[in-house]
Amino acid sequence: MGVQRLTIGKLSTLAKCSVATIRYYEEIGLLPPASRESSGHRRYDESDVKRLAFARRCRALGFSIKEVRDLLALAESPARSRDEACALIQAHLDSVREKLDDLQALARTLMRSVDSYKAQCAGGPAPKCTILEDLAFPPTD
Amino acid sequence: MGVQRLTIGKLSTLAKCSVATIRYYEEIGLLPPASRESSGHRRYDESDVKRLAFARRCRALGFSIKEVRDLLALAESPARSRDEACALIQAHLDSVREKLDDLQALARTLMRSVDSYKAQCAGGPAPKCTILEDLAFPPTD
DNA sequence: CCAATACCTCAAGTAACTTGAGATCCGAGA
DNA sequence: TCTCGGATCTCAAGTTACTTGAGGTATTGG
Repeated sequence: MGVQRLTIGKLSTLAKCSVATIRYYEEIGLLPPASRESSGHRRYDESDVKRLAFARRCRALGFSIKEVRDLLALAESPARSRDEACALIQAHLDSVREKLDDLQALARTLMRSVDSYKAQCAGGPAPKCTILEDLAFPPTD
Repeated sequence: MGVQRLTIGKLSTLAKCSVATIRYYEEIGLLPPASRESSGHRRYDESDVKRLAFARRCRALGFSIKEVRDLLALAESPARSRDEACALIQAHLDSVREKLDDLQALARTLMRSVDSYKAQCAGGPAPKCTILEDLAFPPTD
């Protein structure tokens, strides 16, 4: 049931990743060297799809290549040193939470400024735009 | 009461931005050319702190330099074309919300995998680590 | 069989900075 | 006043994570 002999193009569409990026990831060792057809064309399988999809998802969420490397190693290591593994994931989780909080704060600030624009539209002239001040030093709420 | 004659070092600490980055932002026109002392040293004031703090905050949250440029222009433009301004901010807000949702999903996934590690620790041997599968193709909940 | 794709390698370009070299300037202490 | 350590200057090159392009081979549908 495993799809065998995927071309790089198929892998590309399955993992939502450009062909160039796949080759790049192989070059830097994030993906293992692909096996080749006699022609020299790369060949992939299901496990490559998973590994690559995982890497792309992490990257899209702001993890560095090095962090992805660590997470991949962790995910594929035999289950020894669980505490260490747990700690690593927990650290990533913390950094995710931080970003999340900051983004939420920005969302609030942006919504406030949109509301303020609309209020100005409705109310009349309204002289000054304070979005820069608001965003640079957001009122801590 | 405005602090005048800030050195680049002072600005750097006030806006939490490296000195090199300040000079870089001037070079690419994200900050206006600083006025200079006779010695050639740059001089700044309060408004520069605001502008830079704003830019850094946006960058930290994943906005591109071009987007920051747009936001800055928007913030500093006279209040005409409010609808357009509103739309621009709203678009940014949407992209922020998207990232936020994705990060939240990742946080959930990571927490689940941490829990699963802990359960394995407590319960006994437990053969396989499924974090890679989980993260690559998260169960949509 | 042949043209349109898909694939190959290698080199160079991009974004957003950071780091380093080598020189000048400024301020506090002797 | 002299001095010396730190702050500043410019310019060049390095870094990360890719993307784009040139020039050439392989595969495949009509």
